[in-house]
Amino acid sequence: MKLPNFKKYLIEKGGLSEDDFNQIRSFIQTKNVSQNQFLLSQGAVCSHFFFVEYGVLRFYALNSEGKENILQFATENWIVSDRGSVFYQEPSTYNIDAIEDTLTVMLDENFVNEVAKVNPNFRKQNEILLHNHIRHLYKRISLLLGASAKVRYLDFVNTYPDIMLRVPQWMIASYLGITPESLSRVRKTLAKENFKA
Amino acid sequence: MKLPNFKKYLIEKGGLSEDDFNQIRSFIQTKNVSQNQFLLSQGAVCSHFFFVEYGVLRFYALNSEGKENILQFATENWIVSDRGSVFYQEPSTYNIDAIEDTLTVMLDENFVNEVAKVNPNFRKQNEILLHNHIRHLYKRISLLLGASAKVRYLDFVNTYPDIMLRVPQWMIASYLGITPESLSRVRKTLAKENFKA
DNA sequence: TTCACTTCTTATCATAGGTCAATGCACAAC
DNA sequence: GTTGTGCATTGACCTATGATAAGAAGTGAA
Repeated sequence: MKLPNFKKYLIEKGGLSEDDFNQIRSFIQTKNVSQNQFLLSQGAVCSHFFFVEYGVLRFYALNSEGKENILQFATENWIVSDRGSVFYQEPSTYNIDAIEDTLTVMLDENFVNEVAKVNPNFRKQNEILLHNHIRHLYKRISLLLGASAKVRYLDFVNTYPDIMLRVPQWMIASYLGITPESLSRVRKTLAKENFKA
Repeated sequence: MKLPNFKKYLIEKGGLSEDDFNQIRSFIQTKNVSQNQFLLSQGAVCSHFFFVEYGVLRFYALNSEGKENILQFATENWIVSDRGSVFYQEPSTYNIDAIEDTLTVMLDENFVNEVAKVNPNFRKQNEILLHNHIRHLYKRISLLLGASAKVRYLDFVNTYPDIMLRVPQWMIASYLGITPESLSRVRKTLAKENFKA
C-alpha cells in the first residue's frame, strides 16, 4: 500500500523519521470510499479520524429543516472526523461523504498512542496541528459573524483555490452559509466589478 | 497564591495528582486584569494562553468596518488565546479584554512541557481537551450556517446560562452575529410565545 | 440523436435582520 | 436635586439574502 501523502505528512508535520514511519506501517488501516458513498452517517458512532490520501470528502450537518450545512471540505492531507463521537462513543450528528473517489487512512486514539511510543515528539507536533485547526475555525467564525457573503466568498477563493476547482458551486454556497442562487449573484457582481477595473 | 480553580482543573481535566500540582507550582505565573483593561490588543504578539481563575474575558475581532465580533467569552476554567500568535509569533488580529475584574493564569508552550515532564499523561489529556474545543467550534459554525437568530439565541441561553447573567445583552448579540436591536426583538417574540404557552 | 439529470443562472417577490433615530431607564458623578 | 453616560427597547424604513420558479447549458446513457 503506497501512501505517499500520509508518509510525507507524518514526516513533515508529525516530526517522524523515515525509520519511525516504517515501524508504524503495520498499524495503518486504509479505507476506500467511492464518490457519493458515506464514510459516516448521522446516528452512527464514529470510531476513527480520516486522513485523506487522495480525493475529496465533505463533512456536513443537517439543520432542523433538513438543509445541509457543509462544515468542512477535506482534500489531500486533511483530517476529518466527528471528535465527540470518537472520544465519547456518542452517535454522531454529522455526515461525511465523498465528492470524488477517495482513499483515506483510518486513525483512532490508539494510533496516536502507538506513534507516540515510536517517537514521543509526535504528540507535541500533533498538539500544534490541533491549535492550528482551532485557529482556522476561529477565523471562519469571525467571517460568519461579521462579513458579507461577498467577502466570505472572496476569502474562500483565496484560501482554497484548489477546492474551488473540485467541488460544485452549490456546495461552496453551503459552506459559506448562503444559497446557490445568492452565490451566483455574488459572482455576477464580482465579474462586473472586475470588468470595470 | 491560591488558585483553587486552576488546581482543580489540572487535577480533574489534566489528570494530575495533588503531588504533581505541588511540583509545578513554581512555574505558575498569574496576571490580574481589571474591568475594561486589555490582555491582548490587535497588533501585539500574544505569548501566552490565559486560564481564567475568576472573572470574565471576551475574545473578539474587529471587522473591516470596525465592528466588534465576539468569538468567545471566557469565564472560570476557560482558556483563551490567539493560538497563531503564540505558536508563530505573528502579530495578533484579535483582542482580549476583561468584562469583570479577572485573575488569569498565564500559560505558554513551556508550561505544557514542564507539566508533561512531571506527568506524561497530561499531554494526552490536553489533547482530548483540544478535540473537545474543536467540537464546540464546529457546533457553533453549524448554527451560524444554518440557524436563525432566534434558534442561535435559544442555544446560547441553554449552553451558557451563567454567561447570560454576567455580560450585557449587546455583547451576546455580537457573539450571535446580530445587532442588539435584533436581539431585543427576538427576545420580545420569545416572551410573547411563552406567555401564550 | 433524444432523454434525463444536474448545475448554474436569471427574474420576481418575500422576509429576516440591519440601520437610523427616538425614548426610557438605571446608575453614577456632581 | 441635575446632568451625563450606557444599555435596552421600539418604530419606521431599507437591504442583503432567501424562496420559488423558469430557463440555459453541460453531461452521460440509451
